[in-house]
Amino acid sequence: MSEERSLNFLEEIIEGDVREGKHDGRVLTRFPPEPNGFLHIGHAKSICLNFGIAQQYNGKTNLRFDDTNPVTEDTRYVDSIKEDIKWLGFDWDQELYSSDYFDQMYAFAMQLIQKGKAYVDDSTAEEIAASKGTPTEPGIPTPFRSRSVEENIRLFEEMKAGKYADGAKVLRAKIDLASPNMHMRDPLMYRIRHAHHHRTGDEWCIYPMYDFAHGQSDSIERITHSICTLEFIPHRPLYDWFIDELEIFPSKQYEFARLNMNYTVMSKRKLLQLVNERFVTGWDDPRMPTISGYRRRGYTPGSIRNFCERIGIAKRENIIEYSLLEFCIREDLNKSAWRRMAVLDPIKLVITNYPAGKEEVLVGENNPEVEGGEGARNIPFSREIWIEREDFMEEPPKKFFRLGVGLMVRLKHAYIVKCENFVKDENGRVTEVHCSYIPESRSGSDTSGINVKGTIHWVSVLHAKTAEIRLYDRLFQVEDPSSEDGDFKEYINPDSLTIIRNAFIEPDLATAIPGKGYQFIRKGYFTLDIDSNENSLVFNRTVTLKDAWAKESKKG
RNA sequence: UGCCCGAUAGUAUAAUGGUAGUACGACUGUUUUUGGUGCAGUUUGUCUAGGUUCGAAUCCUGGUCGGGCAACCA
Repeated sequence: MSEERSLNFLEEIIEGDVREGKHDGRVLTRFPPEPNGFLHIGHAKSICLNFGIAQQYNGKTNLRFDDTNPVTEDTRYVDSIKEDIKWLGFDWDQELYSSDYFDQMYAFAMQLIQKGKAYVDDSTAEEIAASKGTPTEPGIPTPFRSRSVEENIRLFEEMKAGKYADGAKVLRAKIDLASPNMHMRDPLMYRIRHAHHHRTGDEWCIYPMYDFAHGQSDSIERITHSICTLEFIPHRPLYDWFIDELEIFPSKQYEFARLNMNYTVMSKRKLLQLVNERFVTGWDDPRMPTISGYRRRGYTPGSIRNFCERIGIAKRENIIEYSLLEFCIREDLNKSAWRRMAVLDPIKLVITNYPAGKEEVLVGENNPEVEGGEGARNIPFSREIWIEREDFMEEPPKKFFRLGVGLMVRLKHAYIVKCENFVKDENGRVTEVHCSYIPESRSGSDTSGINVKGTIHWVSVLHAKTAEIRLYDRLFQVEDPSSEDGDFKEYINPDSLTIIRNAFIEPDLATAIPGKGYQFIRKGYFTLDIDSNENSLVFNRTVTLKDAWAKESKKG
């Protein structure tokens, strides 16, 4: 373990705290999602950070659902969040809910009222907003700011008891209406919401706001390092204020820059729109930047953890290039995916000198990246095979190492063939390619002495199975849809999904294993989709292979 | 025009007053029964103007640029 890895700024802080014996060297972080949507790759960054950094310093991490807004939250989301975290490979110490602390928070609020540090305000939302002033002008007190402690206690009790309608009253902290930090201008602590909560049911009709719930939950759990994203920086003085006034365990908040990635959007609000307005089939659509979307698409947990490791942690705003994520999944799948052959856009190749009716069984290793190949599978071969249409050209350009009249290629795991001729239909479309094969060139026992530049994949016509193949491309046409003019949805890529109904696959793929990655040789990495059943197979393309020829041929 | 945060190759991220490095991308070459992989190499950078110092990406001051903050959301 001589590997020298430089520390990010949070690791430096925590390492410093541990070294100085702060909290007796104890490290406890938390991952605090609101259960109002599915987790996305940005959450994965936070998960890897919170769980990873705790592991590094022999600490633990709580999973805490920040469920203080009953109208947006649902147990359905709770379940998906837990599944996603487990799938990523992390275990939480305790599964907790902010709503578990509603009694305690209520008591905290009462404490502040008794100290004269909180008051019930009957103003409307608009009145409160107006009275807060602007960043350059101080706010002015509402008439309710000077209520007595006794009256505040009575009113807050009545709020809890359900005596008032939604919006009739709020509880506010009494801090500083002239603060240059807008968050300190008497922020709301509680609002009235006669709504059913997914855990507490109808027990409560007042709910704490984020600012009054989060830090208090951290403190109750004795969280040592409460890590959140940059936009909460202005909240930190308030976070500290509540803890100071309540004289409770001093959790500390630290902030890092959230993940942004090009050609996608990363806000739950926008992702929810894509789902609700049917631009995608659901939260787990393989085009979505959600963890469940990547899982369905064929990404592995390791590739996502590795990605999160590589992007680093800092406070600078960033937009990560999608190509880095692609690199991470290719790196992983190259080592683990089993090789198979599938023809997506078929054209028939007839081997004119191969006896009709003859069949051979060829052998192909599963994984050339591993010694021994992780075993092998049988591949039937016969006189007629499917090849990729793009692997034949009537008038091949220079450096085209595939088929054209007079050109030779190797059929992967099989023989070298030479193109003799081709057949066109009345529309001029090529329908068949005719080749002769070289019997002594069989893979593994090639005595022909011929070297060819190209090797192509194929599937025996007689033995081919069919499958639906879904090809995914980036969801948006522009790098940063949110920063463009107009609605971000105007920039959705109309070709983000291409469905191939009847691709030909080699017979072994009929028993493809769900969750396993396969490399369709020369075409990319694929995985079985959950839409598959006994009668029909559906594969998702996880990512293409790098394609040097595509670049070369573009040059003209 | 208030307060806060930030600024290092195309994109990220190191260098903690002492040689500006790494990864991805791009581009070359090489290997290859995948135009994949592997291997070797090339390319491009400290926002700006001052100051402190023997020495500044790093510390200080001013500016510029980017982002956040005035939800009964989190």
